[in-house]
Amino acid sequence: MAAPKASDTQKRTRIQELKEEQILEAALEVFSQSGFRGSTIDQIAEAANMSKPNLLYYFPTKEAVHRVLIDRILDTWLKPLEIIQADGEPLTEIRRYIRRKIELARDYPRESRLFANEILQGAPRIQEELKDLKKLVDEKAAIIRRWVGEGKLAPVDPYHLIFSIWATTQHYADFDVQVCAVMGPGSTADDRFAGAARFLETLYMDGLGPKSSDRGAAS
Amino acid sequence: MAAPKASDTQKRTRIQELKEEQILEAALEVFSQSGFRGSTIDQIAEAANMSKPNLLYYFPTKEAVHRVLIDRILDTWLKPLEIIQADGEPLTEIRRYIRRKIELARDYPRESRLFANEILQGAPRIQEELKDLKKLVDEKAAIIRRWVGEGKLAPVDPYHLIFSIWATTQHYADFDVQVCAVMGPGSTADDRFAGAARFLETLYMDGLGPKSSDRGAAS
DNA sequence: GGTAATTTTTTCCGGTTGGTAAAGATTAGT
DNA sequence: ACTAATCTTTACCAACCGGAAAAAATTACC
Repeated sequence: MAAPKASDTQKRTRIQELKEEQILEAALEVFSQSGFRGSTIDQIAEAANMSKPNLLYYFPTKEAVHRVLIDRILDTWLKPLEIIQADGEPLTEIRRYIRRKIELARDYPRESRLFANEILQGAPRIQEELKDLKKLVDEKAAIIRRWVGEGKLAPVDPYHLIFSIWATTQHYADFDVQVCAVMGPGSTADDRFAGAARFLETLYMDGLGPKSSDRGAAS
Repeated sequence: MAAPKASDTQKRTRIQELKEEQILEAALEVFSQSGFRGSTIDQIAEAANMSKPNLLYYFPTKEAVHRVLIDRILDTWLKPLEIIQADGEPLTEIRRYIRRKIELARDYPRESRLFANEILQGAPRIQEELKDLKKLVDEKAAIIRRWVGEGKLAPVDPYHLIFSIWATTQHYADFDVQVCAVMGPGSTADDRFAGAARFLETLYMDGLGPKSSDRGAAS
């Protein structure tokens, strides 16, 4: 056989499993720092401790490697949204979502940057996936809108609320070098993310709580 | 003369002025979409309606073009921070800053994306400029901290406050395709930015206002 | 209208890039 | 231990890339 394609019953070798993970790990490192076009197969291969043709034995093209990474990341990135449950306490649900997103930014900054790179450059390779994203967001936005209607939340647009949570949390992964440069060499990663969590909690809990005027009108 | 270098008294031709602007405009378009490494001189030259060697007659290298753009953008990007004045009303000053940043994201999205691309990929070409940024932010952070100390503002970390404003406003420029995909084809750019401004105003004004407990303790 | 300075085009080059071909080395199953 | 499948390496290529050289065309100045 010329290439390790997944046949009928998925008979993947132990070595295939190992090497493919090795490649994906290296590709994540390289892609997240240089973007798709800015990264070369050679760079990825070197980071994965193998030769370029050897890498191309496991993945047919550079784009194939990228696609697998994007698919995985989108999954990880969308899942936290499902935290938000209609039958929960609104502020508690939102607080949990923010915390989870901060954790993701802290623990998977490369994934965040890879995704950001893709979106920033027009998302040419993930048009289809964005539709799934819209579906999920629409769903959660409806829940938030209902909360607002019930006076359990300040009257805010649910889409912009979600965008602002994405933006503020991912900022610490995507713009890490800027954050570090501004906060100076004294700050550790733990400092930054703990500080961010504390700040965002204050901002959102106080900014989103139902206002006295609404409370009177809604009940 | 082999190249149009700025000599003693800056005798720049009318044509030089014109063509250089033409190149910079084209380069902004290309760089902002593909990043530095992902963009080619040919792409920029074509977008500027000239040949590659012709472009290289005005700028010695690809990096030289990029540097001019970065320098210009950093200037535009930093200036709004100076809006924040110590002798103003805290919430008013912050509201004005947010508005200005939203305007910038709306009117100069390419500049925002070019800058984001640079930071995202580790800011290899603007280490020096980040120091100026830190100095300016430190200055404004001190003002905000004083406001907090005087009980005029909820007790928040000034750095994270500034980061969150950057993140939320620039998000609409940098992640435009994602925002559009989620909000659907029905939303116009004006819708999105006006909606964002309204949301952020609510969030920050309610989230940052001095709390009753603080007001009592500070006076 | 002639001449010098400026601008543009054509041609080219060494290095890099994504990817192929095929031979060689290793492993797995018997 | 033999064989077939899998894995790795070496060598290679065509396209692309940033940039140089120099001729050709245009413009500005007197």
